[in-house]
Amino acid sequence: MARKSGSSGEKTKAELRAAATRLYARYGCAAVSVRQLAAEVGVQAGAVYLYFDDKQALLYDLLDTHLTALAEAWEKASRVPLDDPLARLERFICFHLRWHLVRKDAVFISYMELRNLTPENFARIEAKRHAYEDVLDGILRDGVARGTFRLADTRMGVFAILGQLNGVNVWYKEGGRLSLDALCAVQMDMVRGLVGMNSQRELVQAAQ
Amino acid sequence: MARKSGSSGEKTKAELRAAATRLYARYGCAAVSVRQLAAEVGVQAGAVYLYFDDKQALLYDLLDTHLTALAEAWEKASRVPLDDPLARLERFICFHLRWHLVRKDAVFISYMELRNLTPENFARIEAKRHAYEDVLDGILRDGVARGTFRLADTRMGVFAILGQLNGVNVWYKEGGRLSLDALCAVQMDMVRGLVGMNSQRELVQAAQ
DNA sequence: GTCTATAGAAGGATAGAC
DNA sequence: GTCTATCCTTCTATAGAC
Repeated sequence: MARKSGSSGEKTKAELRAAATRLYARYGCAAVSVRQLAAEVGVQAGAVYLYFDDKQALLYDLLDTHLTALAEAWEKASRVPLDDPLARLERFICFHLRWHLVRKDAVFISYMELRNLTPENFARIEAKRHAYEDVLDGILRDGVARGTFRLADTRMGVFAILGQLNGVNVWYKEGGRLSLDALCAVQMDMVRGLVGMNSQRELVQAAQ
Repeated sequence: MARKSGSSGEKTKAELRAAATRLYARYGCAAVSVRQLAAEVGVQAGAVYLYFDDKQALLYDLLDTHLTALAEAWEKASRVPLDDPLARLERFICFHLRWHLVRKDAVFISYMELRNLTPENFARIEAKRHAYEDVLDGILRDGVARGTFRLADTRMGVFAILGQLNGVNVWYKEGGRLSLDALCAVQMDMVRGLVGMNSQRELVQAAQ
């Protein structure tokens, strides 16, 4: 465990990350100046360059940190082996919703600022995203192979489900009438239908 | 019918719209300078201000034009009355996919650049978008009321379906292995399940 | 580690000639 | 309707003091 000096280097860096995430999500990377970012944290513009080589490096850092944390979190959440495809799917859906809903800004950036990455950085980020998509693809393929799911195309299923789930980030307000548990249940209901197995389900009644 | 002078005013304005749509989608509104935009069309920066008061007005024009055209196109596509909820849903899905897939740039902008609108302009655009969402909401409500669809919450259903469909814009390549007809069929299959009525369907086999 | 100061480039928008 | 020229602001990034 590294000793920390009296100075606040790491703290400032973390604050810069947090502020950048917030500001980039709100105004877009290109619209936020280094001055503005620094001011948000209470330092001067020049200080930013102590921690990040340039704006590009900062952006890449944000996205990479985000996707790395996602992979680690899923690793942890999926440690217990499950056999039933539906149970595996449900675990994924609930994990995805809960993890992404408390990181709205980072999620937004990780989709919207892709175009501002250099080609090399873009490729690295896309590889990590694909790895995550492959998790769901694996679950769907397994379910189809075992006859649990009915899907014409699992890759399209992956995009359909992720599109559905990511849409939640736009409208869901934490602390509103709809609890996280109820949200997950309703979303899972729809996904269950989407993968072709809603015939005998009990319909979850949503608040509202 | 207005006579046109020898000059190319309207043509330039249209070209500016098209170029802005392309560039904004590619780099983001904030990252594209007026000079860059003008150069794309082959005029000087100052000329842009003949057609648009400022960058904000141009952005609003793009989004407003887009959503107005969407409303008109749906108006036209839905002129023939349909009774069956599933038929109405299918018409909407196919319309939505086909209309949006050939306007990827405009669609992207109309979501991503919302944050760069003034509050007044944002409210106007959101109202138009809500009106379109309400079309689907109406179809779902009707289907649920008549017992055709099973959905815990139609509003969540709207977002789920639109999330699913909009995701297609990211990966679908026109002219690829998957025809538009096949795409619509597979997407409709999944939506049919999502709204709780996939029990007796025939599974559409996707190319690939 | 943070500051002030600044270099050098680029931005939005306007004025006036043609 | 378009151009050139320009005002003024803001930007990224760096240099050097503390």
